[in-house]
Amino acid sequence: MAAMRKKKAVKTPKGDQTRTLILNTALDMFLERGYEQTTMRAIAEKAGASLGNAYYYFRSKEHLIQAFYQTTHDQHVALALPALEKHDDMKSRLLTVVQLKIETLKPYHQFAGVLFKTAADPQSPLNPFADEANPVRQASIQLFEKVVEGTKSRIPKDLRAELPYLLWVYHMGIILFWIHDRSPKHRRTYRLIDRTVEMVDRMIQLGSNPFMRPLRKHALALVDELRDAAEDVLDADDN
Amino acid sequence: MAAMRKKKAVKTPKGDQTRTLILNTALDMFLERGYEQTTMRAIAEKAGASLGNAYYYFRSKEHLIQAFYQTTHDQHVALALPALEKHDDMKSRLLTVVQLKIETLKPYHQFAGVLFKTAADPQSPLNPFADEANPVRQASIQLFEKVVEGTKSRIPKDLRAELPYLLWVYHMGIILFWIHDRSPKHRRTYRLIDRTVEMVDRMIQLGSNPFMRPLRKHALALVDELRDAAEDVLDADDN
DNA sequence: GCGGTTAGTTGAACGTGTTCAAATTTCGCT
DNA sequence: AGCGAAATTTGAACACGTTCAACTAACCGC
Repeated sequence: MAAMRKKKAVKTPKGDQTRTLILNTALDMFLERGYEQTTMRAIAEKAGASLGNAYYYFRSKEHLIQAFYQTTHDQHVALALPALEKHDDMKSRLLTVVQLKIETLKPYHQFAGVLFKTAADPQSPLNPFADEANPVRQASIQLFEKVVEGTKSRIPKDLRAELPYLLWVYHMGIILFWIHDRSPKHRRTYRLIDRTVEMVDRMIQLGSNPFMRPLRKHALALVDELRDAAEDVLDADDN
Repeated sequence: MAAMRKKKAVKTPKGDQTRTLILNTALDMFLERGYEQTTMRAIAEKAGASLGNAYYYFRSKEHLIQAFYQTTHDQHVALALPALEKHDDMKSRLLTVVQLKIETLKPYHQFAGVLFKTAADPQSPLNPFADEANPVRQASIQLFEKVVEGTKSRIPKDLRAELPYLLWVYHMGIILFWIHDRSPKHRRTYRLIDRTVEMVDRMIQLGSNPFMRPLRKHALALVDELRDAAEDVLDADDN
């Protein structure tokens, strides 16, 4: 409910059709020529619409990227959910989900740099860190909730609560690496995933030890604070 | 030597003067009106040069930012070096340097977002992570070498060698937080610095323990790999 | 079906970063 | 001083993202 926000309200079947057409055309062209090389004029023309019409549905060229997030996220979920059923331990569940994410993004590697650039801009409405209400982000974190839920190992409540967010941030880090990774078949990224998933798993075990309670509390408080700070950014415009 | 690279070679006193004038004018205007609001035309006009002339000295508007890095870095060093003389333990040395960095950047908080945005773009020539040869980055890491050098505590060689780079990355993280931080007087950032410096210090102690050797080796190898991957990005254009 | 309101569509115009061929100035040398 | 080459300077032109006032089509209540 609260998840849907600024999404341009389409009020007419015809309008919906136009919107979809423009969007698909744009994504096709991004894939084919890259983001920078694809002009709004070209998108409009190929979609059989006018330039202004494209801007009626998408506030800016960047906003088209939001739709891209959504599309690839849906694909990712479609692959990940069935795959998760085969695993019940944290390590292999996390490994599965992260590997499949990269798998999903693979075709877009060439212009992924742009995505990250806009995502990292604190001012951008697309920054997934800054926008708590961003539906794609919420859905994305939900997937990691599922990863955690299906785990049998004993994890303290406080850590368990924060874990989906932490794993989501971790997977964003992997994506960042992948964007930079020029190795053949992204081997480096896969190796990194293997290693770091292992480490993450161990750290969760370690952090679940009763011994670690004070340190864990401390660290989780810090994480909370970081999260708050990131999310305050957009509020500044609401005054 | 190898540190100076693409820097536009100025071959004439007159040229040098023009270059400096344009640069200073640009930085002034960035401070006054922000980066986006300052147009190349406005810079050129105020500097008494032509538009094309500005582009003769600076390949793009973004390249003017490189000069900004340089300027603030110089200021930072000027503050940090004397201050470091008063401390000989890791914790207070690191605290000093990082606090002073934020101090130095303070006047530019309003448009710092732009800086980070361009810095985070893997394609950008300004990405400090991707460009090993970037003189500003080298100088910046050197400062953290000094932080480590002046420490009396015993740190294993392998860790000591990697530490300046790690601390530099840590301080980039702090800057990232600060950019997002809208709290009055950046209190949140200073609190974060207090806490994390403490943690970093403890982790260095922990990691220096002979017990930790295997884990440390493992982690350092990972760091090395991450670093390599980041720096390979620019090479791809050299073919 | 009609009139009015809302949704959708158009393309010209604007501002901006960037490029470039041509003009001008400075330099190094005799 | 004078000359050719190199460095610097110019501003018009281009391409692109974005805006907007005007126009047209669809919808809704009667």
